[in-house]
Amino acid sequence: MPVGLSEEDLDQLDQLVFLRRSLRRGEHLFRLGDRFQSLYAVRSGFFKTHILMEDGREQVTGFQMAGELLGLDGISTERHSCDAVALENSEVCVMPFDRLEHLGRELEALQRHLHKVMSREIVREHGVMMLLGSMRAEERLAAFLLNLSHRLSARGYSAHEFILRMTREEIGSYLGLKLETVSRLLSRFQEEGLITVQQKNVRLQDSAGLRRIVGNEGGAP
Amino acid sequence: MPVGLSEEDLDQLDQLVFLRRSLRRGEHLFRLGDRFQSLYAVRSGFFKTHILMEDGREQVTGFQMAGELLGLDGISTERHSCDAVALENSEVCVMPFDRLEHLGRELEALQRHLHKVMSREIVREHGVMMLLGSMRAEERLAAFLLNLSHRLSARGYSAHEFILRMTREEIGSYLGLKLETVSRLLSRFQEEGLITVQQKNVRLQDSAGLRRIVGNEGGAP
DNA sequence: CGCCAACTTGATGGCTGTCAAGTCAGGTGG
DNA sequence: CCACCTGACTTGACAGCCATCAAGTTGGCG
Repeated sequence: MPVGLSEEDLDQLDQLVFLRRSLRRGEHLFRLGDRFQSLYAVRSGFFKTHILMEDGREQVTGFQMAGELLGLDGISTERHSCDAVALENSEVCVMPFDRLEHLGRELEALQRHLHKVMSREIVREHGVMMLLGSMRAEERLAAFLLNLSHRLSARGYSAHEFILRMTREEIGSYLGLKLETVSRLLSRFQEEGLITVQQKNVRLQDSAGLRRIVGNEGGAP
Repeated sequence: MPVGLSEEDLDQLDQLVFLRRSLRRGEHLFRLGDRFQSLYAVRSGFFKTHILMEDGREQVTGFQMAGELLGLDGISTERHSCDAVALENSEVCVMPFDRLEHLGRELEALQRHLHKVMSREIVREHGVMMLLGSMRAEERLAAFLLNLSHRLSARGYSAHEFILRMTREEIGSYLGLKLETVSRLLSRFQEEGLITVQQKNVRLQDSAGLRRIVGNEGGAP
């Protein structure tokens, strides 16, 4: 997974990440307030992270698929500040963080990799802020579909046909929209020939059209 | 600044962060695409970071004051992914990142501190996502004012009276609102006796009232 | 087979954006 | 020192996007 490591380094890594954990659909990997001990690398499956307000409102902060990391939120206070839930049966690598830090002091490449991963998460969240703060509903959804497509194809899956592991409500929460709006927009995208959607199955028919939606809306005439 | 370091450690740190840089109001600390080399600790003054879409729309991603860090976005690709601008005459510590990493390999406390700072930024952004995705306009502004108040008082300034270093438009961009909405809400908060506002000067008259606004709006009866 | 959660679709309303006009404050130059 | 000028702000009127409320419909699972 991390690049730039020698054979010997990798041996040490293997030894580090031996522990695995399987989760059933709906199961929590960690909860708000749980003591932070490990980062988790998704090996298979699909997760969401979310936070809750006292009054019950929920904000999904991310969806994580194979190869992505969970738990970075916990480092700062040594307690997790959000919930992580498996959206399907999944498996993760459990990577005890004190051991990661310890090893990072010896392996420059590992240290650097960890820093880059954390920074990438910060940059990703900047993108979400742009999405939530400056885009209209249809732009948000188009950007979301394109992002899923991109990440799936980077993992060897089809870029044009995939399954939405999350509900309309979870998509809506992530995008700052209500589930009805998500549903309506998916229907409209289909009417316009941009996608085909049937329940959780989505097929991007015209990704260029979706990209046009994302860039072309607050803009100059 | 970092806690948990010995005297000797601090000597090494002093040696590391010797370089300072002054910026005039309006000046860029770095721009999108600039090669990443250093993190910056704000010593005095006030900054904003923001990203731009091709069509010109802007999203402010954060405001940084004394003691806060800038530049974490650049680690992942070794290029900055946003712009940082001084909102008043300011001074920063320039901390070359390769030296930070190098020293982090020797000083466990420094390494840990860096990790916590990055994690804290991730958690902060989760909060902003909640703000943008799930809160109504008046909740966002109330939360924003309370957050400023909190951070200023942590730095020894008054928690109840302060100056907004940014324009209404920048506040709006950060909160996903238009400047007119920000202006209207500030006026309304004043009518309701929650704050006093005169141009850039704000006085929180009833922080409890503001807190009530933040928590009590989508909620159950 | 039946139930229930997830989803779709329609009707309506309100929050916030948009457009517009005016006010205010601070800086600049005569 | 004052008048002007400009950017920042305020306030009003109106509109549109998306939320809300309300029925249905579908599909999966026990």
